Amino acid sequence: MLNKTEFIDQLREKGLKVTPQRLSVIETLMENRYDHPGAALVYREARKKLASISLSTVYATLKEFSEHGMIRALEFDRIENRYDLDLSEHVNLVCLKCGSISDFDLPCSIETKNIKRKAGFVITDTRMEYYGYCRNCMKNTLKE
Amino acid sequence: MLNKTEFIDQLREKGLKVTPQRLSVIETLMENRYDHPGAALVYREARKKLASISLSTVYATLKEFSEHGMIRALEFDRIENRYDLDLSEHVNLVCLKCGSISDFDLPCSIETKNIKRKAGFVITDTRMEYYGYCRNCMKNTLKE
DNA sequence: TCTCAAATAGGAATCATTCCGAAAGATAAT
DNA sequence: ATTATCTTTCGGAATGATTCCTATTTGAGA
Repeated sequence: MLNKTEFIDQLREKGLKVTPQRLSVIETLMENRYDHPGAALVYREARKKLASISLSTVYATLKEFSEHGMIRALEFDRIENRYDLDLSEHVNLVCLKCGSISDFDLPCSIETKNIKRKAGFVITDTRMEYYGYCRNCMKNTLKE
Repeated sequence: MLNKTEFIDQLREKGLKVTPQRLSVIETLMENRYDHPGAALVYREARKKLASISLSTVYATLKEFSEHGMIRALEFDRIENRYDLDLSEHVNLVCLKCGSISDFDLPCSIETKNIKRKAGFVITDTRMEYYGYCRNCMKNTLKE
């Protein structure tokens, strides 16, 4: 997971300009790194740092970052994208009640080479999500 | 994977009415069972069987079926949903070039119980997708 | 400092999907 | 078979996250 300095270095390496807008988005992402924030939250928080930033810029920035592999976009159906700073192969546990998303490292890393050999499919990216109910929501459900 | 008769039985069991519209969608799904069709294709094909069927009905029907666990909705970002008749736990191989989706059975079924124990997360549904390039597109890319 | 490609702002456009209300139809009971 | 009831369907309008468009601004190298 990149820290702020590494983020900036990556921008320079990739020939992307370091702008106040991008810095405010980076800072917002860092501050919410475990919450998998969406574009609306990033916009709201980034405006506290740079009031003039526009929503389109936030979208463009998040898209730029994920297309350059600096963050990972978690895409859902009719629900806003969420962004994950953890680029390692892991499962995202999506709570159907409260919408929280947490990471879980799979102990058995799936042998992706088998898929190349058996199905002739060359993998460039993976996405694993388990849907259900998080610890908190399970606790609260029992109380009701 | 349900066949047509089982589909109809499931409708009756769940108290859903058996209508010509639903039958035309079921038949279309069966005929395209390995192609993971989207709503637009289902609409186009179902109209060949029942010219009067509306797009909203196709959407409602696909939603109904997936909410009742008869089919599985594969949801993407800004791209139409695709529907999978195979309800077993498997990986969907999504080709980034031609858009095809094929199924792959994971030999090592991930021990989901560990996730309950370690993270307190109760799983109700899983989603695994690997993105990349299918055999055909790899072949064609090499020729170019 | 100058230059110019890249980035930004703001608003319009996109488009798969959902929502709505009225009309039609499936099913069970009579 | 007829009726009653509740679901389903239709068609079009609405939704909403995201993208597109274009004029303007700006970062960063020369």
